[in-house]
Amino acid sequence: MGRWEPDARDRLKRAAVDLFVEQGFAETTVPQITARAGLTTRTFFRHFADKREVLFVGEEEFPALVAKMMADAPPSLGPMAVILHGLRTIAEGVFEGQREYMRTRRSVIQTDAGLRERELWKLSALSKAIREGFLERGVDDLTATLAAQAGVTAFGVGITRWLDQDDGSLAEIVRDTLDALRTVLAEPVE
Amino acid sequence: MGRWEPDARDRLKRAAVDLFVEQGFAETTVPQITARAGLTTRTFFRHFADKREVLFVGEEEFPALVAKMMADAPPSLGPMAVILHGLRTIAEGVFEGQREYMRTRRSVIQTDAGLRERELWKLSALSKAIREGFLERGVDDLTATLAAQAGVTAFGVGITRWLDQDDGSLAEIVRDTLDALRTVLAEPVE
DNA sequence: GCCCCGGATGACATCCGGTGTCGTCGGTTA
DNA sequence: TAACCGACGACACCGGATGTCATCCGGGGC
Repeated sequence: MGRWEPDARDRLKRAAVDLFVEQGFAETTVPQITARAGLTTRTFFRHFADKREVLFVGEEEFPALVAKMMADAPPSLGPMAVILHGLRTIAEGVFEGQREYMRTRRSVIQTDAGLRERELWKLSALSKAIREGFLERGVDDLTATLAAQAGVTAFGVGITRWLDQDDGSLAEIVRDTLDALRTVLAEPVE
Repeated sequence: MGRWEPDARDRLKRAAVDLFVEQGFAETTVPQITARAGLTTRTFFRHFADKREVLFVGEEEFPALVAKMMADAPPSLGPMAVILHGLRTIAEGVFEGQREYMRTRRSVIQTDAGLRERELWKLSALSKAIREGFLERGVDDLTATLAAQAGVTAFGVGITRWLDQDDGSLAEIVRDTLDALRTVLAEPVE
């Protein structure tokens, strides 16, 4: 599709992740990445908004995916059931089979504060999408916000647990984590 | 205490916030801030780790504050009661009387993605501190993590609600928000 | 089969955030 | 009074990020 080698975006991502693993995120410069990929610095920023985004490609589709799931869910379903359904779809459709890559990715992210900030931002974007899905379904604002936050918490904590062990599917673990959250909150305050 | 004008840090903060409000965060350069404060660029970065941090001064003490609260709480208290106690202390001790400043601060933060990332990071640091407080108390890891997350969610959503209205104390609103979260999660999944 | 257009990249300049380093000077303390 | 320390200035420098224009290929229209 061009006069250059194909898959520029993918080459950039691979080169970047490799270098991050080899020598660290902060110690890797964009020129180093582009040199390995056979491209120029300017081209890197045409594909990724910034140096961090290269570790989050693919995730930009989550919000839209969740929005669709929620719009398609039967109106009779309660908030948490809707969330569980949406998150299970993402878990099974996107993360299944990616456990090893997700582990190396996490090991890189945990070495850099800026990357952890970006990860929180992505989870927040997911929460925002879920909240808006609820508003579309006529759920009141506070319930929508809190249900979305709870779901994302279960998802985030679930991913951590999933990466820390070798068995169990992400979908199951997320569901289990959500149950644990219910139990914790069910305990009387005083 | 020196041959220069006093309160360099505070002058920098004031100059920065003023400029952010006047012309926006991204459009304000560090040299502009230091020029208004009568200092040099290098000095700005001696007081703040980066340009964003100027909007988060004071919050670095929250984790330590919560840790102390949790260590001092009676061992008989349940997780959510402990959290509620700690958050109420922060709410009353730090935020009371700051509603107007917090509103302008929020209006600046919401104009910049990087600032919102940093805000999430601060909440995450608070969550981390609460979690560690629970671990010290002998709570199991999962419960500690989830209770901390739930508390921070209530705190974050509570601050939003507090800023969106004119009456009610932050402590009350946080407590109310946590109750709402319990109610949402109490609903059966199917 | 030719031509032109559009998309993707290169090349270059530039800005700004952030850091390392050293010099300077006043206040503090012995 | 002399030595020290802490806060700031001055300067150089790196790397991330962006604007702009040139370039070149492939495809579609004719």
